[in-house]
Amino acid sequence: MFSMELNPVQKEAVEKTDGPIMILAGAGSGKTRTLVSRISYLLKEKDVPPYRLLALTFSNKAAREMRERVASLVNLDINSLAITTFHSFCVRVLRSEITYLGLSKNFTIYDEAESRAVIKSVLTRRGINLKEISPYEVLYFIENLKNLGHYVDRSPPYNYEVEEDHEFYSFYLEYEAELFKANALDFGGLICGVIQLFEKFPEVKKHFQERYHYVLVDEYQDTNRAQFELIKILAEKRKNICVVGDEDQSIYSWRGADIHNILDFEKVFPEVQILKLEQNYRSSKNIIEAATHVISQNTLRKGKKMWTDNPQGDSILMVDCLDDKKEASFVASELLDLYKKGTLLSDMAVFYRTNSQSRIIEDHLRANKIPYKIIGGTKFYDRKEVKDMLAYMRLVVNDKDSLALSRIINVPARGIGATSLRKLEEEAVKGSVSLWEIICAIVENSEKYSFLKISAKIKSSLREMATIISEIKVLDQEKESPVTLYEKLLHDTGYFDFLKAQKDYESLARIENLEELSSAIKQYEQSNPNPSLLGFLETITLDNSKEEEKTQGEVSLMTVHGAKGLEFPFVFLVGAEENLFPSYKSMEGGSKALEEERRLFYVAMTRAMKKLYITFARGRMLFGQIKFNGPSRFVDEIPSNFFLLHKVGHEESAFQMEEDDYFSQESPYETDKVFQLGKRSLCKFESGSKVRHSLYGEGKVLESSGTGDEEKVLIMFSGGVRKKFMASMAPIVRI
DNA sequence: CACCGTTAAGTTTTT
DNA sequence: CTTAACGGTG
Repeated sequence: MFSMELNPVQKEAVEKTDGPIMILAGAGSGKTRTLVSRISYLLKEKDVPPYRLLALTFSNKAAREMRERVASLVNLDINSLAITTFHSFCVRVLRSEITYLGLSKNFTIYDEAESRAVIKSVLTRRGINLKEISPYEVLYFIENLKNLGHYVDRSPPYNYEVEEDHEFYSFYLEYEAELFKANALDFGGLICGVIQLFEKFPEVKKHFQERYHYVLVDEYQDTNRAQFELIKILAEKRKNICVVGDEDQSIYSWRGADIHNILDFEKVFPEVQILKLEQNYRSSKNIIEAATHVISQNTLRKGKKMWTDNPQGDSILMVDCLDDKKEASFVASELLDLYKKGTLLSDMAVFYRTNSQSRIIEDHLRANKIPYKIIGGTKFYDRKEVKDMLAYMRLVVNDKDSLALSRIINVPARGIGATSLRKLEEEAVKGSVSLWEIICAIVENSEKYSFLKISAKIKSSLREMATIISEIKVLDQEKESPVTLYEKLLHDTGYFDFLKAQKDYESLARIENLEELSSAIKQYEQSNPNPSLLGFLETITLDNSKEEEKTQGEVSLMTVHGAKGLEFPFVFLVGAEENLFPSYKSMEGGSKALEEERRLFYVAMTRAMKKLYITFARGRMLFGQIKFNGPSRFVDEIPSNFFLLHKVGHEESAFQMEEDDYFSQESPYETDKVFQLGKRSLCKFESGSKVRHSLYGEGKVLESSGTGDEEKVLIMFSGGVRKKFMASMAPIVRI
């Protein structure tokens, strides 16, 4: 029954169950179907008990989808199946075993913002100005270590270099000590923690190695070194490891994903069988062939040759727009047109490189009354008021979490300002106890701490707060429902009244958000057999995706990153311009970064099933000024026989258009800026154009902004020298 | 200690 | 154009 819907290679991928196997699955090649079939094959045909299987994915979305599809194929309780994300798997391991590492089972998980806050406090404590050393850089350094699988005192040999004499390494050590004291782990620490557990305690390792007979990894191209180490250990004994990935879709290297995990898989598992799924079932020939041309410019590849039996299909429509507004209005009117011809709105999607591009598109969709939804970009749990309440909850669950406590110690205002907090923190450090413990000590025995010179008013504030938290801690231990605990916290701490007292519009919105948080907790309670505050907090840190509303009939808007794994009959890829896509940052990063941008472009193209639109704007409002970047280089990499060029907002080609003609047309815009623009001449040095400077010699324009006398250009000269000039003043000429 | 004005900088973001 | 973060003032 499995072979019926599978092609020969897919069938092989399903039935070669034993020994290491790497499946290189191109976009739209039926990857998920193959994986799901493989799992049900193992369960049904090979009689593998469900608990012997471990399938690891990256996103909760992918895990959910796979679980549902397996469940529909196999008549089994899916809860006994470990189809889960790397991080959730590690949390599960650690919740039962972490005492080996000296933490307790109620450990907190810090997200990136919290990690950054810890780093800031480490730096500040050392008297380092945050301008001298950016916390972001330190965070990046630490994350990198963790992406490699490093942990403090890991004993060699490990296959990476650690600069222990690096200035930042001492920050890392201190950061780790802080987290340890707070009984907390960050995202990377979850993975590294399990590696550490396995390496230091062979009996634990043995237990898990014997538990899982078959290990599967989805989206393998996005694994980092640490995750690879982890699966290597898990599969060491039986070597029944199956990884599925596509090196051409590796788009998270900036986050530690290591393409060498794919390129070097055979070195670690020499007996590996490599299968390539090259037939695409998703897109038209035109789209596949055009995308193939683009991706073939990359050098870091295993090399797959995608092909399809699908019809040739429509040409790609390349849309050359005068500016970003024209681009947005084109997209809106085309969507409307397609809709009128009977296309479902849910079959259409708009992709952009950066989130900031969504706004102008949204404006035009709203103006045309086109329903849309934005995928990703969830910032709900980033809101101040939500984070405050979460901090209260974290404190209840884990009172060692001094970061959470210091966040809310004066919210709402209790008269405990920075000075008092610093005193408390210093005292906590001195006695090497947590902030919470020192506060409890002061409340219980204030005479002993009279030398701290804490006013009676502050002491009574502390007492009041400590009492409330303690009460709720007891209720939590008595397994009171999370939503009850939340409501009690919200009101007893005075947070609700504090917001209520402010009558401004913003506070009203905040109260609404807190109500939404309450319903999120209720939702969690309903979908969990044993709900707890700890469980809720874990769920939202590891899975911040909002509940998918099942509303049909909306156009989807998302970043290209967000589009991975999805497909749509009609796709609009907007903003295909130099400096935007590829992003200006990637152009500094050399060919590696550029190749990743190309993969990203490739991912975007291969989402489209029937028709792909690629649009670019000649002028675009960026950072408050109009920039003129040329079309993306990736556009040039698509051979012209695959697309039709369509121009919007300017009748003739802007490439050769006379400057006067350019603005003599009836301008549909009312804004002053464009009017002013029209009075001056167009920029003379588009990005990409070659110039000669009387001093520096030949160079290439990287960036051009402003027009006429205001035109500024950034030029890269040979030898990598970059200079910025006023175009009208600098001795430069076009060549 | 809270508020306001100035300044600087500005990707992508599965967990 | 935005937003976040800092420094100064009341």
